[in-house]
Amino acid sequence: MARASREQADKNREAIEQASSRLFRERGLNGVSVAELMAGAGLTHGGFYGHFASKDALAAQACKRAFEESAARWERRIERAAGDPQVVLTNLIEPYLTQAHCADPGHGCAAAALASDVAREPADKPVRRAYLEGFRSLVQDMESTVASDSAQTRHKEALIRMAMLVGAVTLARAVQGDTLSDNILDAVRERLLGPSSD
Amino acid sequence: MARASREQADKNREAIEQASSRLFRERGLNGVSVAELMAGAGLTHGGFYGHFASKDALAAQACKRAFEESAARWERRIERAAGDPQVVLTNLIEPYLTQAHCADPGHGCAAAALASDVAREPADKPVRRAYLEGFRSLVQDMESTVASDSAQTRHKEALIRMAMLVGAVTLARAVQGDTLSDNILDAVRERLLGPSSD
DNA sequence: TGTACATCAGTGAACGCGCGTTCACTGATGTAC
DNA sequence: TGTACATCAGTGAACGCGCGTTCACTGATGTAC
Repeated sequence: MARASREQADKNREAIEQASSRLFRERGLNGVSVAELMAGAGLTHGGFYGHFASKDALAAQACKRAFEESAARWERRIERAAGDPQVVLTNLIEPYLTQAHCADPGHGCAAAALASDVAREPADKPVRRAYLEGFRSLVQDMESTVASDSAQTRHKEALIRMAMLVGAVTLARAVQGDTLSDNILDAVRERLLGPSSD
Repeated sequence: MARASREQADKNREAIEQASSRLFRERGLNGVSVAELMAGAGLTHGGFYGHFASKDALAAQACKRAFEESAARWERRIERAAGDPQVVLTNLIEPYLTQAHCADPGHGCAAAALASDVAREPADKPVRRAYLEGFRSLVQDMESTVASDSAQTRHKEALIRMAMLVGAVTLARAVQGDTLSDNILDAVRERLLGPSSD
């Protein structure tokens, strides 16, 4: 299997980014090797540097994609709420604060999955900028869950909600398997949405 | 420098655990090598297995220590508040939600620093149990910031506050260097403590 | 208290292994005529 | 449309390196007499 067509090469690059966006979220930026990332796209490791300048460069691209995927999902849920901030909030938070989300970081919120890894990267690594920009757009989406005329109030409240969600999922994952994990998700959901009937 | 005295060996083990508790929080469980952990205690790597069965075993011990250190600091602050839940809350949260805390994870909250790493460890690794137990005692300390007669209310509120704190610091670290980082800390502090005068 | 020697904490070389990255090579793709 | 050949996407061996762990060795410590 030698040279692939230009079209196939584009699909391969696409596949590498997609697999990486999942694998980095699952195992961390330093928890997956280049060979594994390439295998995730059905390729061998040697071709990697034909697509990306370095693993760091791919990390940035994969981080960007992970946030785009998270944001797209949120925006679909926002649209479905037809402008009612309370319904938007429910649509965003109900699926977020679940064991299903905790158990599948590879397809979950990029802000929660990558925060610690990104925090440990030096300030000049490209993945940090990707995280910052991706996080900003999630915050912007979250602002639409806040019923207030003040942009500053919406922004501050959105940051608080992001902190609660990311903190809850991060902690719930760390104690997964114990009932404390469910307690955290339940307590935060109740705080954000009020007592639930189920 | 050959054989050390029994007393010195105990001090060395102590030093390895202390250095590890700091280095693991700073760089993650997989971000520091055994050689670096030993160097952090002023030793060479070869003697490691005289003290610990494996790097995993040390990780559990270092995690336990990191939580003990965090809990001891909290308990000093709780004592200083002389039983007033609002003062306890202020004493715990003011220093927590600062850039100084974000910039020095090695001496900061174990729950925030280790959550993501622990979440990625298999369920049977000893560090997971250490995290769970350490986190439980921080939650118990946090319960003393809640003014309520109901133990369940205190527990739930404590979990919510832990999620907010851990989420805020985790996110603030990931976007450190941008004003968003300060905004997150400020917004969560204001939510927990009310508008501040400074 | 002093001597003889066994113990064992710490050293540093070495183990097999996997990492990120490079490179000579392969052969289908794409192009010039 | 068909042929000749240059291009280049992907392969897999190899690079130097650092990892967790093992082990023969060193020599001060600790003990038996």
